[in-house]
Amino acid sequence: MKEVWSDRERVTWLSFIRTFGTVNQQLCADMEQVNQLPMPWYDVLVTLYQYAAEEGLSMQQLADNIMMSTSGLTRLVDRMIDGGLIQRKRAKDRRIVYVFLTDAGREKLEAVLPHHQQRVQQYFLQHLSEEEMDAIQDMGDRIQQYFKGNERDQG
Amino acid sequence: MKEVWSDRERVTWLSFIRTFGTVNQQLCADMEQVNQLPMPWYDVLVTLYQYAAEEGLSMQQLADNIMMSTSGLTRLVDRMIDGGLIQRKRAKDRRIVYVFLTDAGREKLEAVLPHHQQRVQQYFLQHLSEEEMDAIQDMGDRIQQYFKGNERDQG
DNA sequence: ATACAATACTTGTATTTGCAAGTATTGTCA
DNA sequence: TGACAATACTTGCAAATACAAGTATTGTAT
Repeated sequence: MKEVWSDRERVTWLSFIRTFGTVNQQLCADMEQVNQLPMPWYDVLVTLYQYAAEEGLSMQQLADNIMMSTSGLTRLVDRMIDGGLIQRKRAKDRRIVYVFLTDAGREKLEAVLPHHQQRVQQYFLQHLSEEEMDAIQDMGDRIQQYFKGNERDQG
Repeated sequence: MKEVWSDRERVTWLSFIRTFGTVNQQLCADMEQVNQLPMPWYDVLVTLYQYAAEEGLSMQQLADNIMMSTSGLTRLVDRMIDGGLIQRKRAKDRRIVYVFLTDAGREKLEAVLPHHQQRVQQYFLQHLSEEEMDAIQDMGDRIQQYFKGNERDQG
């Protein structure tokens, strides 16, 4: 089989996706079982919380943040409104819909956040030195920078 | 909001999941658009290829490898058999079903692999030094080790 | 000012996936 | 040996998601 990778590259990539997959799967299971909250709901809650001071986020901004299609997000937002956690509000530009947390949504997030952070520590952060954490940030920045630079090429 | 994380921890985690998400999303899109192959199909093909010399992999082993439920895998395998890429074969223990590549499956993988590896380099590996690659492996090993040690506690 | 393009979101539809229950086979213990 | 548990997989069903098309609103160019 013709390989374009070195051994080092192959193992690095496998380690990266395997680590993410394992940690993420466990976190999703915990979020569902312990907090009765699907991970995409949590993603919406934390993302909206960051913009709580302002008017909220548009569907498009929110979709970008949580890496979901806008159509998928429409239904997710529907369900979360039914659950009383968020609300819609049309902007002056009436094409745009802003989404923001309700009090119940904020409370739910506050109830869930410490436990989730603790799990992330347990499954991931605990195993890293401070230097390694900084290194992950550096690598992430470089890669995000690369995608930022290329995004006009394909959408 | 009561936080259990330090700033360093928060940023590290965000960087990690964001990096994975961005890279993975782009790889999935490429795999689909350029190679006409859904990423889960690719996952099955590469995983089975590693065990080509042997009798194949059982549904359970394959599901563990690609991090999918066995029921989800049953349908995925159905579709891939329809596509002519893999085959089923009952083991002596007739509860077990082994899955293995057909010639067409191997050819498809060979056709797709170089391009995929090139993309992974472009989106991810290219941005890392050799030291950083080794560091990712180390971290991954430690975390996998942690989960290995705890898997008897919860399944 | 009006036509047409662009933007932001929603809806129709199909696909993928997982959970729970079901089936078939093998292991175990009296 | 026979009953019951355990294992490995499949199926019924429901939920989540994405793509393409549709709707409403705003921007733009003549």
